[in-house]
Amino acid sequence: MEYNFREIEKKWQQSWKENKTYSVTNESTRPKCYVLDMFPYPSGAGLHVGHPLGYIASDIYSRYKRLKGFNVLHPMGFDSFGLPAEQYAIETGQHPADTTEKNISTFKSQLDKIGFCYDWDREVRTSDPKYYKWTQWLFLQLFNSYFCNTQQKARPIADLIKKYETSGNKDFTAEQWNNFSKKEQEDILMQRRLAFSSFGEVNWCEALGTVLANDEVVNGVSERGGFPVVKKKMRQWYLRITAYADRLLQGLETVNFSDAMKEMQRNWIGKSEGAEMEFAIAKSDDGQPATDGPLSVKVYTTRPDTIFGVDFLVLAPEHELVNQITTADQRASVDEYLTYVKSRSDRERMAEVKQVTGCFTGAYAINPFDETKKIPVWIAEYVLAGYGTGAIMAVPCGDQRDYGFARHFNISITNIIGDFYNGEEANPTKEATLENSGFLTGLLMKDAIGVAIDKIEELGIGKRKKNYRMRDAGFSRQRYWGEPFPIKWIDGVAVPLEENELPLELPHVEKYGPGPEGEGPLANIPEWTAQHYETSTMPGYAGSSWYFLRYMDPQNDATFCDRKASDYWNQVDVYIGGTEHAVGHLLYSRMWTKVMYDLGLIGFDEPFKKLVNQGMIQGVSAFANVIGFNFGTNLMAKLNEEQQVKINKIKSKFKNPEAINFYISEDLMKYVRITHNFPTTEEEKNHMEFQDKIYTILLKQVADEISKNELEEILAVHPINNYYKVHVPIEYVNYKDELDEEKLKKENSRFSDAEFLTMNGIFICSREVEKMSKSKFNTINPDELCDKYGADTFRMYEMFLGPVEMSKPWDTKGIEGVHRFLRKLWRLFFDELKGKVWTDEKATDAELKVLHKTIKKIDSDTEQFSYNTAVSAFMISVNELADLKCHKKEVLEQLLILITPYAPHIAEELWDALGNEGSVLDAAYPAFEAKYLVEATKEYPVSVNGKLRTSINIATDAEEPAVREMVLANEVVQKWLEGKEPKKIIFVKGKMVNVVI
RNA sequence: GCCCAUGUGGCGGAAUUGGUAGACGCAGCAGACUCAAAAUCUGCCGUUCGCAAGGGCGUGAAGGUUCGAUUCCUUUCGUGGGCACCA
Repeated sequence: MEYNFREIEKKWQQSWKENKTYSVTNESTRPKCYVLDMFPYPSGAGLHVGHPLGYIASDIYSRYKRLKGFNVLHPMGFDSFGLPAEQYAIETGQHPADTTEKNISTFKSQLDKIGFCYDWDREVRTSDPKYYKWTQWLFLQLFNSYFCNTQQKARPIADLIKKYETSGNKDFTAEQWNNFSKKEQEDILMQRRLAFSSFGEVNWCEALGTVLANDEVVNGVSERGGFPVVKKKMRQWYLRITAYADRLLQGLETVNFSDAMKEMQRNWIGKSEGAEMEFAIAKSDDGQPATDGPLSVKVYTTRPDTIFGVDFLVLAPEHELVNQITTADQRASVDEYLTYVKSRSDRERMAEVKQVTGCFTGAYAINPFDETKKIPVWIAEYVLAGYGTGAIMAVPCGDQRDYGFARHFNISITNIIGDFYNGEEANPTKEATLENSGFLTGLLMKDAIGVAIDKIEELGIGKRKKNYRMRDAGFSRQRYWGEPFPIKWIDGVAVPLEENELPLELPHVEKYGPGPEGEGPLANIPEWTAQHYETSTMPGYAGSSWYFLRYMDPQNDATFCDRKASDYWNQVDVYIGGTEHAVGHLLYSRMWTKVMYDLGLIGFDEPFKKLVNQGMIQGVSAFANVIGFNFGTNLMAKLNEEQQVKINKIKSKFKNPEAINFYISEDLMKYVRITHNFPTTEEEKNHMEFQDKIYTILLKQVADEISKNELEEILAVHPINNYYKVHVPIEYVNYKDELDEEKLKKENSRFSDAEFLTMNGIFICSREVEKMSKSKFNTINPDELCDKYGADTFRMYEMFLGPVEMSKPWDTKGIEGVHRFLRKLWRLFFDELKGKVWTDEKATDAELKVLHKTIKKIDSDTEQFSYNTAVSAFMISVNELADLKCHKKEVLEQLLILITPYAPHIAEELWDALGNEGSVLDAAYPAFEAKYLVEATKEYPVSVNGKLRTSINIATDAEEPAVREMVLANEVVQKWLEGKEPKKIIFVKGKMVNVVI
């Protein structure tokens, strides 16, 4: 009877489904454990082997915890709203709901093949009205709340209204408030709501017809599609995540995330502490006041200790004061500079970081601590309008950017740090003692910071201030396929829908194009606009910010998640996913959780107790070389139009690697790349001869093309000018990097007319490890591997590749080893010819030792997510049991329980074959007993001067004097001693012996 | 530029955290079984000197601490990721 994994896996997957083996209840006396995978977006491309890595890890952990007696929640669902489905809808006209449905079912069938233990009854989809009803409801909770700065938490906006009605605030009295119009009141409240609407500069992407979040813009272009992005003022919804900046930082101390992950979040929040202070603007040089009244510039600085080193101020070009302070003399230059800045796209401003530009405004400011010092005020694009106050005080001796600016524009530099400043570059130290610094002179800089701020506050010219790099999160998309906002706009006021009006369902549309003025597609529906509904929809992270709660109580129509359920399941114990969500999703869901906690909706304020980041599985791409040509044309003036068209056609054909259908085998490339100008040796001569031959072949096709067009006289071809590589689908390349040309040409239209130049008939591809993706033609489909080797083999092999958190390249060859291991395990129970070989005999000490060694190792490795070493331990265990010819049920049965999380199908089958009732998942996890591992003696390694020379068998309870005697008596040790006395003998009990000579 | 990872055989990776470097697997080589193949089993498998016994070298590189360093410290190089005129 052989290991028929296909039958076994089908059978048990069926059985699990029918018996609802993975169904989880919210009532249990067992301790709870919540294991969650990051919400997948059901893309049309399906799974490749990189995707299930994290799912397998979480599945192993879930099954392990269940065996250990926990009530384990391990759900799966789909983040099914999103841009790609809509993009696809625009391209193909199919409704996103239909394509999403189709994608999800493909996705689910792929997952089921791998044998995951999800409770599918708890599946959620963000695009399901039953789900997004509660996303809308939670949005309204955010809308109806504000952040109370005194209590540092969210409170109902009604509390704030009551306060305004009875005591007003610093800007208005209660009476004034009560006399404000409805619109005026709402505008004021809007400034405090956690979900609020405002006009703001947003990243507008014409091509996508939508506004993008900061983290969706990469280098000035959209992350998806790479389309240009420009600033545009629009009405947008935002989440006031900045209010939670401090708590998001503090919360990091309480969660078990990797340091790298925490650091990324800290960077993103970008907290800095410093001071805001005013610099008065002086009258200008020519005696003319630059302005009519007293003006001042507010700057933000983290280094108020350097106040006496300020040599100039810089305002952002967009700063509102620029116009007022510019003197008549400088007006023209400033205007010119402003025009220049406007002409520069964000992209350019980012690309040319090193270039120093700026313009003097003509105005001077006065240093509040040294009124004799006139400080020129400049504008420069390196100061950003959106950060801090949009103005800085420049200290060239301490800040490299300021230093560069001062040098470039010949501004004199004040040194306040003595020898720490060498005159050639700025020194940003905080350890220097201040000089030339008035009341701060003699203080250590880091101590002076606090002193300076105190003084600034005392004089009333500024105040201590925290600053954050993080901005409020843009929360609307001018898109169709997302949650509609439960908001109506009436007379310019955002009016929330009542709870009983939810869900506000997404209407059906025929077209997905943008509406007028960059509005979303919903603006094209008369029935929608007639109701004055908001026309934008929520972004992808709306639904995914709280989904982990819905799994706890997925069917509930009365509330988003019953408090009893969320109190029971509480935080996610282990959250597994990639680092790509480090700052987006994780920060948003942490914020939502804190708001829900503040409002008393749930009982915890961090969603994820522990985070495990899975590494990427990379693909090994294959490439074919392509070479481009340079052309020279003569007599261009004499050419007629027809000839010019022909020439351009040929030029573009042989310059564009996509168009050249002529590929060169890797082993030929050295002849193309390396040229010996004066070949001397025989080898070099042969090389050049060979190069000539290749050139002849390469140039022939170009020459043919030229003569076909009768351009011989006109067009000259220069040899090779450019090397390109083109991806070749990896299924046509074998492990020796040889390409199956024939098959490729037959099956892939892109290569049907291709020509392959080879050395001796075999085309060799080059290889490179890169991200696994469809576009790189290097994906491996898990379905095929499951078909060929079985899900159990596939699961164990993915884990065997290396630590879960590490990225590593995929190599299909190695899977054989794991498959052999499972067959070897099978043979401990069944022989191909004899059938059943397991027995009820009593296990020997040696066999029990193997078992308990394995129990110990597997238990600790599984708990620590060290799955690669656990798989090794199983292999060692099975190897040893096979060597011992152990077929005893007493041992094997325990081993089966251990392996259940890793290879659930074979474990169930053999468990069943041994005559057990019920699922192996309900068995008791084996208990480790140390007594089986106790040894009487140990083979001690013996080193001389730290170098291993021999080993001696010594009783484990032997003490130093006895060991010393044995070691000195050893002949190998004696040989190294050469009759001398050892200086020292180091004995570490249970470890080793070292003799020092 | 700054921050965080990471570097070990032909390859993926182990090493109980300062104590026998290379477990386990892949690939490779040799052999057994077989008419043959597959499957399975046995042995070898970092490098170098040596017939062997045995020795030298070896965890990106160079130093240091230590009886002893893949592990700790300093400097440096490569790779990957994150952030970036952030005041």
